[in-house]
Amino acid sequence: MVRASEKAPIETGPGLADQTAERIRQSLIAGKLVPGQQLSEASVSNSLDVSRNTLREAFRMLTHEGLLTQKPYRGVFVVVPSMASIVDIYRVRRMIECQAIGHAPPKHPASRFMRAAVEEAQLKREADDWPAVGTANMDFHAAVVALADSERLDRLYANISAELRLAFGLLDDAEYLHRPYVDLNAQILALYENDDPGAAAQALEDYLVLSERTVLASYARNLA
Amino acid sequence: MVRASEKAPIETGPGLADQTAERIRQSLIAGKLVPGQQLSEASVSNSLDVSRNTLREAFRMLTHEGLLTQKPYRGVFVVVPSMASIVDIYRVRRMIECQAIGHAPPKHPASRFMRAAVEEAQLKREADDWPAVGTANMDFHAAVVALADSERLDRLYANISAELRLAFGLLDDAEYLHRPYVDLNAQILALYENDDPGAAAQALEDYLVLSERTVLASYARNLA
DNA sequence: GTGGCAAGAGTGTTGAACAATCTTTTCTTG
DNA sequence: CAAGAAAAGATTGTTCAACACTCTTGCCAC
Repeated sequence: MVRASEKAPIETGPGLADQTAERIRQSLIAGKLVPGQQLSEASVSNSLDVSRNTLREAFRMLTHEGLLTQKPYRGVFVVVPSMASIVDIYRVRRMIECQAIGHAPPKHPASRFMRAAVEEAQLKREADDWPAVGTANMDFHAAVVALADSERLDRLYANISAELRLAFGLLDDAEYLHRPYVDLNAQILALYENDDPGAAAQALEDYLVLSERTVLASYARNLA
Repeated sequence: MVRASEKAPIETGPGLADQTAERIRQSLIAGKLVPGQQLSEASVSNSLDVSRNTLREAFRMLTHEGLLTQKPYRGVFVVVPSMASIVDIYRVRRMIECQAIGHAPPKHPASRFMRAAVEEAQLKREADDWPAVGTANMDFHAAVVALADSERLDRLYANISAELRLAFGLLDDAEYLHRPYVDLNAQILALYENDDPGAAAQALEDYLVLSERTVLASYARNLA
């Protein structure tokens, strides 16, 4: 399997602090850590078997990525995605993704990752594995961003998508959230491969507007 | 004086690690630390009078911002801006700034910061204080990004502009680098205030293309 | 001259200790 | 009994010293 996210690793140091950050990151997007939950330095350093200093370095990284917040002398907490942040994230996505695909040259190397992500999503859809479908969908969009050939945009998008996964974790009914977008992604890819980047950009914009509306509605409903 | 950058602080914790990071950041953009230079933990922690652990947290933050690089078991070094990174940065700037001003509603609050930055630049120009002119010019563009009303884009831009200042620090002849853009910024602001965001976006695009070419040429020349 | 080996220097990580701050409990006082 | 102040407890912030691990340097044998 080829994952588009391989093209944009967040930070790949072999150090223990980096590994620790990665483990916490995975726990976050897997939903094992609930938004709003406090992460006490003592207990986490115990359970992950690293020293407090190392753990604090990991916390610092994740805070910088927007996954944790740090209240002075109070502790670190898992970020609670707000409606404002969701709106902000989608604004950034529309700006970056649409420009990326709209200005991309034909047959860009990253399109290979787009295709791989679409096929992966279709595969997982048949297996009814909706979290995996969500992952594949996000890989697709990471590949779209990669069309811009910008290391910095790739990094930004990696952060944003991790934050968005946090929000998705709050919502149940993963099928409802991810199923419609498998085919939409396939259509967008087809438009791009047909050398019509303008139409692809427009379709992507519609996609994102729709997705934002769905997520916001689901968010408002789940808060009740 | 009103600085646009006040709207997008990078990270403002009252902790000692944050302060330390800020001090190093200032030294970096002031050119006191040369790109490529190694920052030994022992000597820096001594000269800044903080412990190694605290310093390492600061290093971690700055590494994440792209100002330092960390080679395992070798140490941390001031990033050396490459041509590739300059090209990347300008690509991101064109994408974000032009969209921000092109889609901004009239009389956006951030335009106040744009005007303040332009006036500041004109003032410093008469005083022949070219580094200050450069700062004001960057504040102008930070204000342009603020037109998009996106906290995340503001943060990204803060990082990018710090990195760009690193590159500027490598180049001499600050007047040549900054003088032409004072009036160009004023023109762009005028176009926006005249309710012609499309023309403003186009002018900004031309500006950025010109600026990129100048910086790259100066960079290539200074490398000889 | 080349290969490997030992010493040195620097980072990576740990644990304990203490200071600073917030929270909770308890005690005083009206 | 209620309200506020003082004290105790818990958690984070910071420092220090020590050691493990890795890279570099220079020496020595061959």
